[in-house]
Amino acid sequence: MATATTIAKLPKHVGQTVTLSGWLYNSRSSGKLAFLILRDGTGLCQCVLEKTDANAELFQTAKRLGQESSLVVDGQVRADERAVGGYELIVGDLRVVQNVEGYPISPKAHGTEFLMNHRHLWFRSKRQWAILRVRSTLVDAIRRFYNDRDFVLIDTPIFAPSAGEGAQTLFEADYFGDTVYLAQTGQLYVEAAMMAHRKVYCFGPTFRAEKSKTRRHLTEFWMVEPEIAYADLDDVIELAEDFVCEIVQRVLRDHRAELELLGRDLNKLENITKPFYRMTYSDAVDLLHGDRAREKFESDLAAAKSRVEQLSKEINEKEAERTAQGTKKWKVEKLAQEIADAREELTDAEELVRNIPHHMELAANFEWGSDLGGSDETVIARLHDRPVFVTHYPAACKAFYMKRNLNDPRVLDCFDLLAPEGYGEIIGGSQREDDLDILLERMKEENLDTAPYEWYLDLRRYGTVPHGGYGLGVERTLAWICGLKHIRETIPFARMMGRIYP
RNA sequence: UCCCCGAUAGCUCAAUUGGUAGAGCGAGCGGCUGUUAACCGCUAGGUUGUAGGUUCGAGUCCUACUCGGGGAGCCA
Repeated sequence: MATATTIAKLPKHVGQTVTLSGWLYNSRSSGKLAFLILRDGTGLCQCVLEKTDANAELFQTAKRLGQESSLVVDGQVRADERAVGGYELIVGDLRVVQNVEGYPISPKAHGTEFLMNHRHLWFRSKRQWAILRVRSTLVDAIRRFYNDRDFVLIDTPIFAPSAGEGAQTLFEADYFGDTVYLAQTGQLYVEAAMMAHRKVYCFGPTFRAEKSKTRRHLTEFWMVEPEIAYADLDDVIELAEDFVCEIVQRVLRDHRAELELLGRDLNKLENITKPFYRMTYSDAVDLLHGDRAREKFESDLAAAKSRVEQLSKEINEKEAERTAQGTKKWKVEKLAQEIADAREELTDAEELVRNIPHHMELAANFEWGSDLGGSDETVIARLHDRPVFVTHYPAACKAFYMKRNLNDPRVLDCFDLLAPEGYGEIIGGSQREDDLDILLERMKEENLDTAPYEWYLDLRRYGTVPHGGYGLGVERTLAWICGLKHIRETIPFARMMGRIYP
């Protein structure tokens, strides 16, 4: 009697007869042998069917199964180096739940528009499967970090009567005739809860109507926001440092296989340990004006230029070989794919060559007082091999609730955490302004009507204490951990400017 | 809001200075006893994003629009 099991558990069943249920990922066959690659959600397994007099009909059925046909397979488990994952199933019997015709996503290359339009099917593919498994663990690691430290989970509302931060980027909704907004942060609410529970966090989706079409932006993304009472800026930064180390190490521990499948350089993640680098905003400005930044830009530019040259040469050579007389068909196809990959890389390199001089100019002419741009963050992060905390930004570039520094009133007790390798800002946080009068002054400067914030001001009236917290964007963090080029692959169904289907 | 790039078969792409729209994959059929995005042969598959314009002739040049990709600003 065959035992039902899953592909992940096959090593425990070598020599036994088991039943697997799943979907046909790919298949190959010859006159007497068929290889069915079965996908069951836990992994891939090669199922081998040999044609005999007794199973001629079954063999014929198996050969004609379309990609993603749903199947239940009985067979004997055998270790074999030639098979994906090292184990295979010698098929005894096979039941077809549905024979599929015309599955749109073939094992060959597709463009992003096509794949995003078929996102509901795309995430059956290996890479997407790996990413979403890592996401699941990342979310678990986040929850565990706070739960293990006695933080209380507070779910904050998604319908908000007023802006949490910048008012220009709110999605509006009709609420029985009133205009309300989709939350862009849970932070103000979490501050109220912090006064009741001391250490709290919220974790949920947030919405930003930013008209940004870039590889770093979603209109709906997940954010975790801890908030702690009786804490100053250093306490908050230390918490953030421990937090990032722990979630990265947890993913590294549980998902080496997935990260390797994604082509991630694991050394870079193993290097994510305490202490991270810290610099003030003013230090960052000096860095941008200095030789190190300029040299980094120059070496990046030189590298991009030589890459462009090298790729162009490579493409020409491969193109010549591809179109030459007598090149084998499979070789032609392989070359075509390599050429396509090289062209994509070439486009990126050419873009760098165009942009770097502009970025150099931005950095060299950067004026104290404005917020760091994407290219500024990139060069700062790329000059360091671990994440960098940039602290004490000028008041004008940050939110009204951040605490004014007592020694230098021009700046705030706040920080951003920049991820390495150019992944940009993954955390923004601060000590909060606990003085009612200064807070009111800040709101006046920002032209904020106090009426919708009366409840928030009450927190300063009744038992105010030094406190602080931060917000971490899950998708940007995941993109960094997985080494992904684009944030759209980090969330099951990406919501971005110009994309709402499926 | 602004700048750059793109749209050709179901998919990924070719098509020389403007001159008969092709290939691979996928699909269908046949072959092959260990394949690894298998391979080999045959078949079907097209109003070149939309609307105008230039021209003897437009996939190719021009204009507008639509959709998509990347970036700036803004941000996690």
